[in-house]
This record gives sequence, structure tokens and C-alpha cells, in this order.
Amino acid sequence: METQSKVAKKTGYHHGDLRAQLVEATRALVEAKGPDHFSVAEACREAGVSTAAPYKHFRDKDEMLRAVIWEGMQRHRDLMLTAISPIPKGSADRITALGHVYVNFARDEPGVFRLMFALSERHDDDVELVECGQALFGIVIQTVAECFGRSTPIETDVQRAFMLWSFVHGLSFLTIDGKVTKVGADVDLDAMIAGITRRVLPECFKD
Amino acid sequence: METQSKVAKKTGYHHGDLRAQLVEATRALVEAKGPDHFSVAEACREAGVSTAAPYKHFRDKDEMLRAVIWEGMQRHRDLMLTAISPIPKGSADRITALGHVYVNFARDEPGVFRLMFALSERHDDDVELVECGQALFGIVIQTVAECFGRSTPIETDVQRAFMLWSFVHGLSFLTIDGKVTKVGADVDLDAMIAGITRRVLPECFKD
DNA sequence: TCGTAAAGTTAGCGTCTCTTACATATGTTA
DNA sequence: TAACATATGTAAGAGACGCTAACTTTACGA
Repeated sequence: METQSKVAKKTGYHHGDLRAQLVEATRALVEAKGPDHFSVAEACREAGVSTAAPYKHFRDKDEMLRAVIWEGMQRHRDLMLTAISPIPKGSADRITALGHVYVNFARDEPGVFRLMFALSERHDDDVELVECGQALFGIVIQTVAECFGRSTPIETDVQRAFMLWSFVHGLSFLTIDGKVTKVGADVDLDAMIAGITRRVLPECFKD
Repeated sequence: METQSKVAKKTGYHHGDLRAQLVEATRALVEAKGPDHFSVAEACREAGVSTAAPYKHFRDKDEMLRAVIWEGMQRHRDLMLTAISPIPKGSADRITALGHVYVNFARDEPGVFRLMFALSERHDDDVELVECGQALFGIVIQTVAECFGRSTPIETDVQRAFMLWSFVHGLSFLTIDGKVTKVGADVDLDAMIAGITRRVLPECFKD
């Protein structure tokens, strides 16, 4: 991840990189006020330009949000790959590591997380984003397959991966929506993820 | 097209029940255009009244949405209770039945479902809604406890209930966001729910 | 029958998105 | 340095929306 606003060299009239600056402002606003309370005008104020400036870099508001989504997906993918890289292939620890990254990302960047998944109806036609999402799920499938000693996944691997995905996805939403605390139960996220991994991939825990 | 509300009797100047008519119009618009593309003005057009009329019945736009959320929660709860009532207490079938109701509700009313859970940040202070959500989760906890022959749930029941909730919650979102089809795998929702129930409550399947 | 409150209306303010027309800075070419 | 092309920025405004204020119509009980 780049620290755009710092790198950006303002040359007086021209910004060094207004596009990046606007994306960063958008991301910050989405986090601060929620995905549906973001306004282009406010992002402009933040970046110190007029309200028309963004339209030299983005077609419309949705394209600004898509840029934020795209960067978020890249970050998410990098975090996942980084998390599993030191763990030996075939280990179920890789699965729990992926689960932690998933939930942590949601907790750290709830606004972007929502944008990436919950509010993506209007971004379905963006091929790049759809492919990015598929790649993300592909990592999970691959990791599950490796737990069973397969280099190419079979159907049951996909099913198990989807089960795991559903679980951490739901857990993420319940967490960022405050349902965890609001429900009276004190939920241990780590134990939760470990528990579900053990239940979905019991064969990998026969030690 | 006029929304023919069931109760509303138009008496010329006054509506019979504009409030109910507006809630229904709001619900329909939320379903049709998504929770964040709903506008008060459009609901007014739909109901055939001026744009100022809603403010005699609702404090603001959010309160209109909250009314939709509240009705949705009531519907959701009724569906759950109806689904488990014919199934004997203690049967794990009750759990799968609850899971089906959950996912089906999300699939049938994705807009309201999103509103109820994903976008409830601003509605957290509404005590009535929070209690309604707690009651909903309470049903699941109670049903899990019954599977173990307990009438009052213990901590592990809560943990298991939360696991199940996380799963169907995530499954619901992935379904309505089209991730199920977009991911290449053909996912059988029924098998998915049955599978997770069996994994989270294995003791109940020792037949 | 009259007075009042409830439930509508119109008019309008401020804000938002996004477009159009125009202005300014920079690099290249001569 | 002059002139031009390109990239970038500004100013002004159309149209939609949320919401408020003040006025009007209707229902209903004293």
C-alpha cells in the first residue's frame, strides 16, 4: 500500500496525483461515516479541490467507490497470502489463519469490507472486481485441497471451502454490526474460528 | 401505478392509513432499488401524496426505514416460530428448519434483510429493534438447548447457536450477493445447511 | 354549529450529484 | 522566447432530494 497523499507532490496548480488522493479521501470517509454516507463533495473538500475535479479522473461516484473496493481487495488478498506463506502447505493452521485475516480485515476496515461484499450489487458488471473476488475464494479452495494432499481441488474441497467462507463471512458481519456484544454472549472469535475449522475439516485434526 | 394497499381507503383529502401505505411503499422500493437507493420523494409519488406528508407520521427518513425493519423482524420471527412448531422439541430438524427460514427470508426479501442486519448501525439506539434481534437469537439458543435435553441453555449452547447463526448469516449474504453462482461452484443450500447442522451438533445425529 | 386537532398541501431552503463552458499550467517544437 | 497541445482545474448551474414553515382541508366532539 502506498502513502499517496505523502508522495503526492503538489506543484501549485496541478496535484501530483489527485486521483490517488481522492481514492484515499474516499476510503477514509467510507470508514468514518459508512459506505452510504459518503459524498463526493466532502471528498473534494478533504482533498482541497472543487467538486468538479473528480470527474477528470472518475466517470462518477460509483467509479470512485469501485477504486476503493479494488484497493481493498488487493489489500485483503495480500494479507491472506502473507498470513499463510510461513505456514507449511497442507496444515490446517493455514485455514484458521485465513479465517483470522478475514475477520480481522472486516473489523479493521468495516466500511471497505461492507463495500466489497454487501453493497456490490451495482458493481457486478465490473469484470475486474468479479475476477478479484473469484481469486480470493480460489485461495481458500486451494488451501483446503492442500489439507487433503491434493494439488488440484475436487468438488468436496469447493463445498468445504464454501462452508468455511460462509462462516467467516457471517462472523465478520455479526462482529462489525455489533451483534456479538449485543446478544449477551461473550464470543471468543479465535475459539470460534478454530472450532469451525475443526468441524469442517475433522480429518485434518486426527493427530 | 398506484400501490393498492389492503387497508388504505382514500377519502379524497385524507388517506385512510397513509402511514401503513408509506411503509409498504418504502418496503417495495427498498426491495426494488436497494436499501440505499430509496428516496422519500419516490415513496410519496408511489403513495400519491406530497413530499411533506410523511413528516406527519415519521420523524425523518431513517424512521421510515426503521418501520420497515421492524415489520421485517416480526415477519422473520413469525416464520421461524411457524417453521419449528410442527417439529418435535429436541429434534435437530428444528435447527435445519430455522436455517432454511433464515436463508429463504434473505433470498425472498434481500432488501429488508440487508436493512435488518447490515445497515443497522444507525438504528442501534432503537431499544425495540435491539430487543427484537435478541429475541430472534434467543429462539436459536433455546432450540439448540432443547436438542441436548436442556430447558435452560448453558454457555456451550450459546456458543453453538452463535456458530450456526454465523454460518446461515454468511450463507445468506453470499447468496443474495450472487457469490454462490459467481464463484463457479454449484452450491446446494439445503445440503449446506444440513451439513453444518450435523457438524455443529454431531451429538444429535448419533442414530 | 363551531372550534380544534389531525392530516394534508404548497413553497422554499440548503445540500447533493453531475454537466457544461471556460481558464490555467506545463512541455515540446520551432 | 512564442505558440500550441494537452492535462488539469474552476465557476456556475440544472435537477433531485431531505426537511421545515406556514397555510388549508377534514373529522369529530362539546
